[in-house]
Amino acid sequence: MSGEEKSAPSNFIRQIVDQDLASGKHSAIHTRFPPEPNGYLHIGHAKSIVLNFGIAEDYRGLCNLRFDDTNPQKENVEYVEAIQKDVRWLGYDWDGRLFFASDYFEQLYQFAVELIEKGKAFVCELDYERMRDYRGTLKEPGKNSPYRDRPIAENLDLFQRMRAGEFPDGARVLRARIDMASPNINLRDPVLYRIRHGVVHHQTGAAWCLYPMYDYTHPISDALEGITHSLCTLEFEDHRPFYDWVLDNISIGCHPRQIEFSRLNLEYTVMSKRKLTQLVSEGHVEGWDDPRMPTIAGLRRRGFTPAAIRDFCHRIGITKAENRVEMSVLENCIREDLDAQAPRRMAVLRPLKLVIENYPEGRIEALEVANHPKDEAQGMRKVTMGREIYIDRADFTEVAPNKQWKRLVTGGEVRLRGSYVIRCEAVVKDAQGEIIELRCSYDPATLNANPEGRKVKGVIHWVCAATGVRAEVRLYDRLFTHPTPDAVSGSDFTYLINPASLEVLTDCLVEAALAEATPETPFQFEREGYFTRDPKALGLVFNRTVTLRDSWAKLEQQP
RNA sequence: UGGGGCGUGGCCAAGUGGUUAAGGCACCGGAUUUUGAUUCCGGCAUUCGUAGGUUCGACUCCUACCGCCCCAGCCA
Repeated sequence: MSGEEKSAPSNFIRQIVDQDLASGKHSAIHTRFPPEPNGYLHIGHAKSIVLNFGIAEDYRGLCNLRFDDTNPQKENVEYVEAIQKDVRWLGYDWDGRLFFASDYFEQLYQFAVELIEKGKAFVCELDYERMRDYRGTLKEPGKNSPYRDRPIAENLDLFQRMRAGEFPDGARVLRARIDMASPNINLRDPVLYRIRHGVVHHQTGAAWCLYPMYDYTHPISDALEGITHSLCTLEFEDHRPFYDWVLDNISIGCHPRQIEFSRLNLEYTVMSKRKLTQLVSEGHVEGWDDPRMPTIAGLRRRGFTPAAIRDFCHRIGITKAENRVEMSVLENCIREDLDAQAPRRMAVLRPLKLVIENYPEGRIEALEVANHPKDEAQGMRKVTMGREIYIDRADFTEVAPNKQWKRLVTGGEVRLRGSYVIRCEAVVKDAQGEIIELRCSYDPATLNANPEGRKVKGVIHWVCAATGVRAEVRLYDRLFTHPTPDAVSGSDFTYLINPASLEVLTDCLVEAALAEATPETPFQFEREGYFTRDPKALGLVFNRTVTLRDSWAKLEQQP
């Protein structure tokens, strides 16, 4: 791999952990990663995973994986399984501490009974509309529900009958009894339980028709698991008073501290689960693991490594500031990792036939070429050379466009990577005037040696016609044409999808050594970028993970 | 004057009263190079949203103002 993994930089949450350890508030740290199984994990989740599991790792603490499965209407097992797979792939292990909020349904119910007994919760019969009206607005206080002062015994009876299934969906709800005039809307008697008949929960089946709300479930789940630091994103900051209220009003001997940090936003992609789901369901992409998706599964299929993703999560930091990270940061992470480890190979994406006229007919040479320019341990491989080879169309032009051009040109010389120096003697065109073949000569004295009396600047890659293998190559570009597609409200953001986000090249020619490539093994196709074999396609198909940095492309833009 | 947050270079982000205001990405030079890659050197905020104030000294403390984000699901 790419050597030692850099340690995670500190951040304000780690500083709080340091203080809690130093003050003796805690002697051990326990975090948790709590996804809702209603979609695949994305790079934003990776930020949270690396934070939570990373802290546990560095402080020799524990991190649980817990599914926040309180809304059976949106959740399913496919996601439960995919999420576990992705967390493992990222390099983390919950050591058997896999939990579901639904594991706690009975306890949650009993705590609700306790709240009722203490006069801290009541059964409300207001319908959706009226409940909204009673809630007030951001600037005006709400009004007490007419059911708010129901006798405890009646609440107890009603709540038990809600569980027993005596009421239809929406007819009754259990609410906390806090303060309808609170300036914090989350404290205006929030709903604790709602009724949902006829849905089969992926974990509890049909055992319940009563489901707890996230705000009520989360603090209790955390406390039950002995979590010390409950890390979540900024939008839950307003909910923290309620998180604390729940734990302060039930008999539970643990009170985790909730700390909020900002979500990750990445340029040219979307991160909201709703939008990602829409991309999949409407067929804008091939699926959750489409290599253009910012999902863990997509990045994996694209050829990203867990180490690069972890590195990225470290580089972007943890703060409370809104942010929108540039793609180049992610790209730099994967390039850095792959440059160090990926064996080099040659692949011609847009083939142009080239015949070396003074090269003996029928002769095939096996040349030894280094697998890596700096890592000798990667050894050498055999690459065959013959009279007919293919080079990339972009590496030849009849007349050099400028003095900086260092590829092949009519009458000019260029080095074939790991092979000889050749000179273009003539160009063959078809009836339409399109170049279909190059006639060249080679200098036999230039194998592993520089030519005498002249210097050849350019080096291009090539593939032997006799042994090269056909392959399909998929080139990916950013999924959106706009840096902040998330800023577009509603569901019409799809018009910002980049029509050129996927380019499929079906006539590529790759060196023979690539025929047995396996998925998730990275290769650098010299002068092109990093590629890995697609795990789903039937034939020999490669996905481009990322291009090489290309300072020539920048020069070309200029006059 | 509803409540809760945030504002350090193009993008992230250190900094927690005494420093020349870290680092990464990006960008701009230049060297090396059988990948226009990598690597290597060098450059890149007299200034920390703005304006005042406290202090011998402020990005760090105080005040006011400005800007941006979140909250009125029986979603999470």
